[in-house]
Amino acid sequence: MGLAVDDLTEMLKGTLEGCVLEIISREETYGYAITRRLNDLGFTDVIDGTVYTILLRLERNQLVQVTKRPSEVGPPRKFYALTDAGRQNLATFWTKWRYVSSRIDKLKEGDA
Amino acid sequence: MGLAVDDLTEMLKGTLEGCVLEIISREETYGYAITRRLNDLGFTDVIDGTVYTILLRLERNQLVQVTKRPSEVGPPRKFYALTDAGRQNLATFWTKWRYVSSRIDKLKEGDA
DNA sequence: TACCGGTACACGGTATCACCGAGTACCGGT
DNA sequence: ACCGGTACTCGGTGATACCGTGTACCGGTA
Repeated sequence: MGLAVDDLTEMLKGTLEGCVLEIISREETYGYAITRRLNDLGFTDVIDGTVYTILLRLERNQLVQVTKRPSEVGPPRKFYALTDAGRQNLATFWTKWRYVSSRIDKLKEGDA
Repeated sequence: MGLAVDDLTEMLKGTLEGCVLEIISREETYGYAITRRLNDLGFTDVIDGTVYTILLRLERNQLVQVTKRPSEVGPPRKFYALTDAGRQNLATFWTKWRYVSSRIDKLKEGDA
């Protein structure tokens, strides 16, 4: 299960934001839940502060649209949904990911 | 061929150093050749200045051993070989890579 | 011999990113 | 009244790839 490799922070640079976009694309959701989702996915060390900085950046860059809604179990939540620019950005993220990961895998295989 | 997705720089953070280590592990080589190798692998925008900073960092962290040798076609070359610490570091790099890339792929697949 | 392009490395500064720490605030249960 | 869980904000840090410029070696050519 966990077994969690420690200190993935450098390797997550440039990809964590894309993961957050992907999560939002699936379903309108909010910061706290996104952090939990990432932790469940295996990124156990990703902390809420990191996710919120990403969300603020996404909002500033107009890749997401924000709707504040009250919660029954705590303070109000900010729900995020992708804008057209956000969907475009997510698409190019996956294109880049396919490109980079395939090249790295090829280097690992040795046949390159 | 290239088709090259532009501006992969953020996504390469945390992985480019590992790629350099892998290249060195295959064969004792030098900075200029490593840059060419990376370009051939598809990382067309990686420039020599970037590679040299990585090499200096590897040397400072004692992950590589350096041997200066004269060249017949230009100035002397600094040949790099992995130390034991370098081999160890490379192994954990690939472990991290397998871990991270599999989680991201799983997120993309949707079954997570 | 003077120049030029290819080879080869060094170094100061920049932007971006994930992370850290501390703070604010809402809510229910004991 | 307190405490733990929920939920978000913000200034600052460290690491990394990148950029620009500089230095220097070498062979070929006009």
